[in-house]
Amino acid sequence: MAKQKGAEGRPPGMTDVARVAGVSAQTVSRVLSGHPNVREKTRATVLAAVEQLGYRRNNAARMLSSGRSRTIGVVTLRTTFYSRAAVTSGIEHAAQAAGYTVSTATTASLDTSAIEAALSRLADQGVEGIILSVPLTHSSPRIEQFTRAVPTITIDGSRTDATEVVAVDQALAARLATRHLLDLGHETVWHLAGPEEWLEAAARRDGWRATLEEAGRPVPPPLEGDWSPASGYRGGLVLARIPEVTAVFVASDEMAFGVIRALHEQGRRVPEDISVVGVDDIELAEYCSPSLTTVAQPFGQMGALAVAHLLRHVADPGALPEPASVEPRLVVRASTAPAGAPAPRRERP
Amino acid sequence: MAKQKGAEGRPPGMTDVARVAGVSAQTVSRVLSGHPNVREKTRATVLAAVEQLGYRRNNAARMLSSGRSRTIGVVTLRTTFYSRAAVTSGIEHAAQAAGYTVSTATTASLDTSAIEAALSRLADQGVEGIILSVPLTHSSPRIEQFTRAVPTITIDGSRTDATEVVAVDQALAARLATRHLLDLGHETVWHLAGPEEWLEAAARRDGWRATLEEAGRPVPPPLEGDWSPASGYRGGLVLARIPEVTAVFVASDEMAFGVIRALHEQGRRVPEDISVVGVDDIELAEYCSPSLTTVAQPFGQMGALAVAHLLRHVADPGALPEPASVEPRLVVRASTAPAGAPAPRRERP
DNA sequence: GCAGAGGATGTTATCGATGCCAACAGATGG
DNA sequence: CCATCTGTTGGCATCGATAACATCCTCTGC
Repeated sequence: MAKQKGAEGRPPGMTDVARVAGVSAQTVSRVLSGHPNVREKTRATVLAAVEQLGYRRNNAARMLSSGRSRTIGVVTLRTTFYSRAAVTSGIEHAAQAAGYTVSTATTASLDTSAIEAALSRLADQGVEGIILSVPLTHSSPRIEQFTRAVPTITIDGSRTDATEVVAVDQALAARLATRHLLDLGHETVWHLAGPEEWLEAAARRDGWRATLEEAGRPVPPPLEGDWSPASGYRGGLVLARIPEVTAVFVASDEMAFGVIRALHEQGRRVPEDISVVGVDDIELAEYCSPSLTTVAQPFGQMGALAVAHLLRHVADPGALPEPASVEPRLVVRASTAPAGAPAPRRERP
Repeated sequence: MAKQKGAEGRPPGMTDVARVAGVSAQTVSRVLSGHPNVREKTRATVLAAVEQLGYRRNNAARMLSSGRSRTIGVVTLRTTFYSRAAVTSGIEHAAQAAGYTVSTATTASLDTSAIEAALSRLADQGVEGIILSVPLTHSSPRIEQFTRAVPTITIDGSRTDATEVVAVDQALAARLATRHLLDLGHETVWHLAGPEEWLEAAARRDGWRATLEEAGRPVPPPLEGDWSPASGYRGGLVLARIPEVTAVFVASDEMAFGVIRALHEQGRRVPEDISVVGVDDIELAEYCSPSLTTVAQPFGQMGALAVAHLLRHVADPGALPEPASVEPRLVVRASTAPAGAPAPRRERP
């Protein structure tokens, strides 16, 4: 047993409350669970006793006895990306509102084994549902085993047999960005993509390519970054050296900052010489020079939606997984301009 | 009882493993807890049975029985600031490495009552320790009650009787920034502070003021923002209108981006006309134009340190709280320049 | 060869709350 | 006035694992 029985410091239990209130422990349980069949007066007495003793129900015991943990687990990659923070915030908010606790398991890499380990940790916690907020290109038997045992929602757009998906329509995001640039009169649009193993990166690249093809434009070879500003910078240096580049669709705002920086350094002006569009609409997008045209993603909403779907699925495991998606939105700022626009003099001569 | 007893779908229990292995449940427990006094052969038999049945220990039961949850709780503000993400990452990493699970309780505001609610949720979870990663200017009896009951580490630099503190030396951060600007020959340094209720904001302001006073320089009235780039922008508009401003110390990189943006728009060049220093060293600091001189904060290290201290405190509740602090580091980039430097022509005339 | 130390294992009581069922009270109705 | 029903409440077993204690067994050392 955990604590010495006689010790006075031991926190009060339900029986203690029952004794003080002059009822049985069972009745205390009923009051605390909001069971309807309890006389009003009894309820008041019990609540008074609870208050007096500063009693709190022991979660471990409830969980053991009832089999419910009221906890959902979240698997994320251990990064400081804006998107991760925003999605997580949304999840936490929605979960708390629904009376659920959030337990986090982060992984340092996207290795199948790392994800398995994270899932394993959550399974040990007895979570009722899992939100898998990492790209999952290669599933594995062990992963499937977990997702079959515990209701799971995937956020990145990947999917498994036993998994429901909530995702932003990334192809649409790419389409909006590319379309915008073409509409400005650019002959074609170059692309700095995210890492291949991220499904959202792949979806954006596909959307970009499809838009160009539909418009009958040449499709330049896409570059690839790793989401970091540094990789954007490297990509920017490459792009700066290609004279015919006049428009770039960058797969994330953070990389876009790096691209713009590199272009600046190489003497290519944004947006006069080259237009740049990002994705995410991070808070800083509006406050850099030039402010960044980008495709806003409803991260918070996505987190909330994931939780809503997950809890519905938890409540009714038989329900058919029904994919949901939320729409991105183009935010036009100052990093894009019509093709071949006369270069305005911005600084003092 | 939670699950129907006879059902075959019920996950295997320790007794099931014991039966298969031909030992008692207690022995299984000992094997799984790494108890030394178990014959090697028995251990192997048990592990084989565990493997065969796909057995996992029930955390709720362990917790109830042993009184330990191996979970720590983190209270944070629900924001998407870089600092929050970075600290949280550090905490999660360290906690996982130590075999602990992290349970998150976020609050939307800094109200005492909101924080109390968050703590209450964590207490219900039975966490063994709490990391309070929100500024806590006004404590409250209820808060003190929680922090007395559960080992708690505060990260923001605030402190309570029963609370240990891990913090970056913010006064030093401010000193480094201010000193740097003075060393560049600036007559004095203006300051855009963070919200007053954040202790780190207050510490930075104090450090800035002290440095100026020690140097015998005039202390301009500090402006105040809310950490957002937008508030930085507003502050920047004000500063741009004051001719004698040549150096500004901004309390966060995110605000600094806004400040620089505003100065640009008003035709004040950075760093030729005005030097700007931020705090945090967010990833983007290096990739904007001009790249931002800033004071780097070891966020990840801080999270890890907090966990280390917390676990030490959990292991030995009698140990005296011993404040720890980690040092910030100045990172000089391109947003600062000597005072009165001849303005170089950067753009084509 | 035997006593004693100590390692290996089993037994039992519990941790704190909940589910099911029985008991009991007051209300309704014939 | 008794039978039935609905609303309240208590009793008991139980969830799955661990702590403490009790055993049993196996080596030493004399």
